[in-house]
Amino acid sequence: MPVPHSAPPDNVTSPIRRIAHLDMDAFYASVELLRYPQLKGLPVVIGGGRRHADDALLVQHSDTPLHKIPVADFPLLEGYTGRGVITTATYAARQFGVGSAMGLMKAAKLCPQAILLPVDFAQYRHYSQRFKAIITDIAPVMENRGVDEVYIDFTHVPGGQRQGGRTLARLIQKAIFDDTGLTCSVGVAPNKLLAKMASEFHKPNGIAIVHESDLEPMIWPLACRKINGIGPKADEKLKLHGIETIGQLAAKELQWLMDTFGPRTGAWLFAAAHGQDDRPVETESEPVSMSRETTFERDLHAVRDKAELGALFTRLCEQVAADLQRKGYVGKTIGIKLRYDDFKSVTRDITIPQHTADATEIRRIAGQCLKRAPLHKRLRLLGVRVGALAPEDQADSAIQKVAKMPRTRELF
DNA sequence: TCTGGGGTCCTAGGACCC
DNA sequence: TCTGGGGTCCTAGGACCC
Repeated sequence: MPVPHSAPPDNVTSPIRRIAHLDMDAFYASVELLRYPQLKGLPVVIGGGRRHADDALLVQHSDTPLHKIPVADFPLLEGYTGRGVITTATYAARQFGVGSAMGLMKAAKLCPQAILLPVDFAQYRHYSQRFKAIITDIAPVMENRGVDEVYIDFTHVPGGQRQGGRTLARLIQKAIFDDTGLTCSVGVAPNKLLAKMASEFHKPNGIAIVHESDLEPMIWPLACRKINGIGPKADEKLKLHGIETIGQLAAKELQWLMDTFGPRTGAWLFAAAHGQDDRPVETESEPVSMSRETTFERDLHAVRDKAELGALFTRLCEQVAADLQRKGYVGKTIGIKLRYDDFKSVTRDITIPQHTADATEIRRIAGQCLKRAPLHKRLRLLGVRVGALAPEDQADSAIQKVAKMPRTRELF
């Protein structure tokens, strides 16, 4: 007997889900080039510079019309002595083997003539807001994925279905370029997972369209690592089982994946390998935690550097408190993070009965956390975190909480 | 010459409750 | 005394992402 099912009536053409992933091309470097066009084509490194390199730049930022600074006046990595890492490197710098997440000291060895710029988040945020505003003017359903990436739901946007989304992607690219001078790459696919992979296909300033039928020829040959969510650890484990490509992953049985990687991860891996992902594009999200952390210029000892450490600790608490207050949140889980000289980290946290955004209270609880952490090794990093956030005006006071609590829970 | 800072989500054990 | 089966919350660590 045929099983009745509810397919949409033929006269209604339900639009095909079209999700775009838009990725700004070399965002930080491109923004810096807007300000320093004379750096075009040169090896430039942007990173957490400190000490003399920053001092030199500070003068330039404040006193001189920036575009008039001769290239020779930019600080070079040569002789760099700080602890920062590279956030972005231009293509010219990458040719020397320099890349993001690399320590600046190492980069200075590889390419001492590279120009060092400090990260300027205020500037990146400004351009970030600008390109996102341009997108939402055209396609309102947009999800933030950090400063330089977004997902956009094309499905119900007028023209969003044309050429699989290419027409709209082009329109958005042009609008962003006309306004900011920045380029981006876009992937359009039936879901976020595939769109994210597609946006990498034709970088920079490219567009890639992926349809369901493209899974086998376009996605399966890719390395598993290209799946957003498979990092170095998972990749290593997959390789251990001889799985290098997404196609090889797709050839595995669901049950085997669940037995090998756990039920949740296994099921997710299976779906991902088959190009399946039904996560919606989320336009709103509430923060879960806010934190501040700092790596010291030299490792500090809990006893010998007590005063310095104490002052830093208080400052971090004040910064987190200020962040919370500025954004209108309160939290009730206060935590600390320590990183030792051997790079091992520990965390400690305490949940308090009432939400807070008060620096003194955060400092008091964080101090209790610190007492529970091992302090015999030297420290390289200290962090303070406030989690279990609630909007300031919705936070339960202790009294409201009692009132809302059911008097008895009669389950039997 | 080691390796930033700001996040999210998941897991796993234990406490505690019904 | 031992034996259950949920459920939620808390804590610690870790993977991963931008």
